[in-house]
Amino acid sequence: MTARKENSTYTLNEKFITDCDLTYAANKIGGRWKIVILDKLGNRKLRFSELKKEFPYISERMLTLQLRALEQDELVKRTVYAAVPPRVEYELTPIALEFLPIFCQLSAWGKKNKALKENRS
Amino acid sequence: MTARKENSTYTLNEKFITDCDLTYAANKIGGRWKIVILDKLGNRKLRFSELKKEFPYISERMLTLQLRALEQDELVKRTVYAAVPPRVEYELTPIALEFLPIFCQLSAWGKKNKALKENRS
DNA sequence: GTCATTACTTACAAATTTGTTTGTACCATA
DNA sequence: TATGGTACAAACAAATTTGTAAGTAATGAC
Repeated sequence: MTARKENSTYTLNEKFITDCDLTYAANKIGGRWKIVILDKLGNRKLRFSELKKEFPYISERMLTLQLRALEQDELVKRTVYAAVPPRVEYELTPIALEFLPIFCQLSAWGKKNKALKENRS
Repeated sequence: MTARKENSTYTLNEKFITDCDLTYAANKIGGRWKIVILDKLGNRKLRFSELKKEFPYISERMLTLQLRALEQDELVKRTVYAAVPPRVEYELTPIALEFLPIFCQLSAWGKKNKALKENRS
């Protein structure tokens, strides 16, 4: 996400991992914010400031970085309206939409297993 | 995974994020290695050294750390056999098994979208 | 007694990710 | 003319993740 790397074990491992379809996909939604951003954007367009409001403590920098990365990966589409106060809207691309059912299942898993843990404590 | 944190924005964000079922689940399989380890373990028990062989450049330290974390989260079960050269086997727990169909879908997404990208370049 | 094997652990270092702060460009309105 | 809102960018700093190198314990083979 930042930029320069080399030919270290770190990079070799990264290559190995993104060769695999499973981890290739996992990497697209990895990191702290991407998956929640995609989820929020699930059914509607949102402006930068609207997205920011969804996450109380996210820094603008983080939000920008994540959105840029998602745009790069063609998971979100960014539309700029040349309006008086700037207005930018973000929405999911078709390939990102295909993630939504997977998110549902993940979410269901999370719900179920969080409940399990709580019942034991 | 290391240990000490505080009450920083970093931590607040983390709490916010693990409150959500979706990201709670995502965090269980986050990081570079967890998802591949779970996938490898999908249908069979594997010893430490067998797992290591699956990932050419993983360090023993990383493998241990990931396995410990997965054990902590009750996604893998660790069995030690008191044998002459130590023998330890890892296998998925029932709740981890429920991840496997999700992995399939992620993998399918990855395959499809990797192909899409390649056809354009 | 020395070596090899397995599954680690420890101390250390490098790389990456995440967050903080400050600042910018653009008009419109008071 | 000063101020305010939006969507960022840049420089810097903190936190976490990942990797390197070396060592440990038990035991049987040589």
